[in-house]
Amino acid sequence: MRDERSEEDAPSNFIADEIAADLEAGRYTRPICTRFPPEPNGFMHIGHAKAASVGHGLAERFEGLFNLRMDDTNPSKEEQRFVDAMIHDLEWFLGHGLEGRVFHASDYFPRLYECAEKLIEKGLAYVESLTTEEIRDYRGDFHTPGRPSPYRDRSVEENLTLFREMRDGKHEPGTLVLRAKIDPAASNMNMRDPIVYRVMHQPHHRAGDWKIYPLYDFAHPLSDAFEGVTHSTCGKEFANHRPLYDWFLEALDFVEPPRQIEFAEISVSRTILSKRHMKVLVEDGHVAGWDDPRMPTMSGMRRRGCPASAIREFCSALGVSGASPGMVDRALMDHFVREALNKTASRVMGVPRPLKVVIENYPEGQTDDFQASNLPGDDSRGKRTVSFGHEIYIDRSDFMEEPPPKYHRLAPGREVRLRSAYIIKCTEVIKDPETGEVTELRATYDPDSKWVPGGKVRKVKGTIQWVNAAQAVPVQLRMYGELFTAEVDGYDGSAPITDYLEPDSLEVLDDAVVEPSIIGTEPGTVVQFERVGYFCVDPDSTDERLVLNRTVNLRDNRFRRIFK
RNA sequence: UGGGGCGUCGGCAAGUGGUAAGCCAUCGGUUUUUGGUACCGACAUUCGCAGGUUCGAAUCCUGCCGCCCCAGCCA
Repeated sequence: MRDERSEEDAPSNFIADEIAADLEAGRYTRPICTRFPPEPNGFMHIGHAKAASVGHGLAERFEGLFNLRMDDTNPSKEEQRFVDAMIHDLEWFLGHGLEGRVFHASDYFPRLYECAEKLIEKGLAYVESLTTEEIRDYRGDFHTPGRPSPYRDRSVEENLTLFREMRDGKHEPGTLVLRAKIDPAASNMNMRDPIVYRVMHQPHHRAGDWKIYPLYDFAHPLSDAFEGVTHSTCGKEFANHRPLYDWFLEALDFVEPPRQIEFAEISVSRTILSKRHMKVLVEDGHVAGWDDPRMPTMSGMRRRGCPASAIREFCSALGVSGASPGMVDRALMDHFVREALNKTASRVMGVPRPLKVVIENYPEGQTDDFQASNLPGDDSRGKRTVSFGHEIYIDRSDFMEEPPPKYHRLAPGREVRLRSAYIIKCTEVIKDPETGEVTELRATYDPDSKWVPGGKVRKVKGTIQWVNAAQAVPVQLRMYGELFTAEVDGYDGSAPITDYLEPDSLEVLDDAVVEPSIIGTEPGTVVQFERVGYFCVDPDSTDERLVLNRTVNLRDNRFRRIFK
């Protein structure tokens, strides 16, 4: 249902226009089919999500098919665990299963091999005996046209024999390679007789013991064609590869060949989207793992409590454009996270940095129960009981000994409302005689200020949250911040990564307390600490020690503005 | 200085000859037991720059300028 609505609301984009035109022209007699083709060499992250969102959105819009295809043609970089994680994370992101539409380029190795032989038979490919250095030299550069290889005109028979020997492991890696015979002097470097197959004596995590492996430029268009893909979307960096993509499809006589259409990839400020650099963060121990809540991976964001729907909304809000890669502000992502969580997260009172308050005129041992709504405005979420007592905790930030103007929380002699309960007035400040630090407050409560829903009660300017000291549940709060300093947008690898890491990106609060209703909350659940932010119960939590990850703070611009 | 691609508000991004949508951010205000939410309002006389065509251009033409990608047996 939700999908239907977003489909109708989906803004048009230039790729959709292209597809519509192809449909109009009757270019394809098969259904529209798009795909998301990650290489399983790391974990799925925001960049992947955008790419998947584009392909998936298009398929949905045209009532077509959407494939996940592992682009696993280089066994030296890929692992099964990445494959498994990628499938799991994509399904989580999409919010539904892939229903059997999971493919692997490696499953096509036999067909791909057949195609290579066919290319040789047509005189469109040859076995190269030059070394890597020699190939590079013959290829020329931007200003120098390449020269044809001396092995370019081998006979079909010789090429076939050599290629089969490569397949059979009779040649060492680096000695022989299969090349497409296109144009050694082409202005597009990709067309200067690109390499199609390389010798690699390395087993494949899925396909077994191959001795040769195809390269992306060859495997990709053919895999698309094998699967019936009609529109193959990819990043702009592949625009130079499109002529090659089309060349292979034509050389091998595919009818109704798929089309490659490029769009702008995005990056997000103050984070990192390159798997290579993320790997450094993980391996050098700067983060706890690929699922560290600071990581922009699906698993990291999930652990931090970002709902998949928020990431989906974020991706679709980015739109699809042909403009050059842009930098998206983290604030946009945070907006969608808040928007989603605001409607779903139960409100709970939690105190990150407790300060004890003794209510002098409230008898010790006595309690007062209040019914507090779990989600104001949504009665279906029910109510919970919070009980007031002689000693409570408030957050240190909700008290100021010398309050600046417009500060309307607690201060000596001032009043605040304890949410859902009474109004209290601060009567005394107790400090550590040596450090001068405020250690405790004394206060009185106003018995007539009891909160009753819908009732007419006295108003004070500030309302703060609190926890009854007798029932306070100790928890650990992990406050995750940005991974990178504000000065950099992403990381280009030109300097040590530590130069850009935000040193205070993780703050652990061990003394935080929460009201008892938190007990029994499932890991993954996100709650809102009123006036603070959203917190997600970490999978590492135990009943003895609840661990909560901060998902995102509440919007607090007005407060920041007033107090600089 | 070869080839390919791109330039619309601080950030995304609509618009494709008829007189600059929307979202985020920002700034005001209303409501409110969260300085939250919700709601209201402000926010590009101008579309990289300069010419030209036209009654009329961000949209067409010409010339500049700027940014990105390509010389892996990576994807």
